[in-house]
Amino acid sequence: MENRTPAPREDQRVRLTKTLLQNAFLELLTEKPVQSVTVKELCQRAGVNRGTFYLHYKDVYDLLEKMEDALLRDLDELLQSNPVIVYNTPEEAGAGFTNAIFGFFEKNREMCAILLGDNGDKKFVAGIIERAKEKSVREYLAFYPTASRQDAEIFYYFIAWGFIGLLQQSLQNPPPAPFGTMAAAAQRIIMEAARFFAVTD
Amino acid sequence: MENRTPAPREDQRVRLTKTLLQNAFLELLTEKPVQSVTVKELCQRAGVNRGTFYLHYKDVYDLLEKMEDALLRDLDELLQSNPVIVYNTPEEAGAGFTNAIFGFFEKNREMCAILLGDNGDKKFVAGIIERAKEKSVREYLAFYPTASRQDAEIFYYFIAWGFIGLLQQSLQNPPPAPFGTMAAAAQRIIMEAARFFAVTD
DNA sequence: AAGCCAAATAGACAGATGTTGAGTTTTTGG
DNA sequence: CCAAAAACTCAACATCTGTCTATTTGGCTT
Repeated sequence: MENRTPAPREDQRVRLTKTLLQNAFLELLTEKPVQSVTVKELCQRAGVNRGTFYLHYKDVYDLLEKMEDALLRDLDELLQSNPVIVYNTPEEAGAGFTNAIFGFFEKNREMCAILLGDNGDKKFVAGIIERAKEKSVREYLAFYPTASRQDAEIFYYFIAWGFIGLLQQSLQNPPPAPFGTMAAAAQRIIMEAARFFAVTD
Repeated sequence: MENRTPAPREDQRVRLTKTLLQNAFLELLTEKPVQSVTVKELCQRAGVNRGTFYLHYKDVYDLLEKMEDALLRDLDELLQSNPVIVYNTPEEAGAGFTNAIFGFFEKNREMCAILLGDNGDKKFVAGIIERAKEKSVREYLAFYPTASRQDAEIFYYFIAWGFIGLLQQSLQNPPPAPFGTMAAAAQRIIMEAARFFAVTD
């Protein structure tokens, strides 16, 4: 996906070290919140020297951030290949997108459940929302040309946060309803809200 | 609100120490994320012995949690004295509630901006949402008796997160729109969505 | 006003952090 | 295939943490 000629490709040792650390980190995060994960135990579990950790990451939060960034990059691709159009008639509509997005989170469930859970990282949530913003607002304005940009943004934030909220709930144990039900509900709420938010303007 | 007879009232020194620490903490939180606030600098800034800190709090996160709890208790009172009814006709409606809630966050702006910001605490958000849940769902079901409880919950989560999202945006610098505008928008979205979410069931 | 007792201080401790420098192993490229 | 570069290990270090003890201060009670 990147430029492959000048991509020196990371040293094989580096890749191994990083994945060892990331796997150990994931394990630990399922057991305790980030703030009580210690570099020492992380390295012990990964079988990596403590000094090596600091060769790649500033601290535990830096590691977390780098893992989030990787996820967000994947999400970017998903956003580029799918129209975000959820503002549409129920039949066609953004059902495709909604499903794609729910699918993405289901595929990366382990990490996403952690990042979106109670001990999760709001910066990750904010990252998701900001990434989808421009495209969504533009599509909304195209669909409802009389709406103002400010209104479109306000509406977007409301919907985006609501969407994330449902996602988060559906990653919990136990979820209030199966994945599909939640996605469908989200889809419906968004479309109804969009229509009337724009119309009553 | 509690039993007032056996409330021994905290020692004056304790109260002083705690407010000193909390104020210093707030200062620090405007400068850096929680995870890089050190107990040492916190105590230096507060002019309190480091040992004294540990007399009252387990660590920095414990202090944060206690401050959140205080806020959530205030919020509880607000919830009890206002009907959450946002599912209603535009005129009467929960405009009162919406304004009350936006007002609450504006009054505690400093702390809330931190807790809801990017370096904020998702547990705080979850706390808010869980506290308002039962009452909201019950009111929703009363208003739309044909809806199922599951639907009501799904709808609630979507709306609650959307609401919080808007709140958070309006606490940012600069907010996308003035407080009043956001509150009104939230109000409108919720009512339209509620009506059609329930009806098309 | 005196005395009691809880709270604050000061200092010491082991353990974790983050940094550094010296030495060893592995990968890469000429 | 060998040498240079880069990654890893190991050990040492100053700093912060969280806990403890002995001591002083200051606020409640009677």
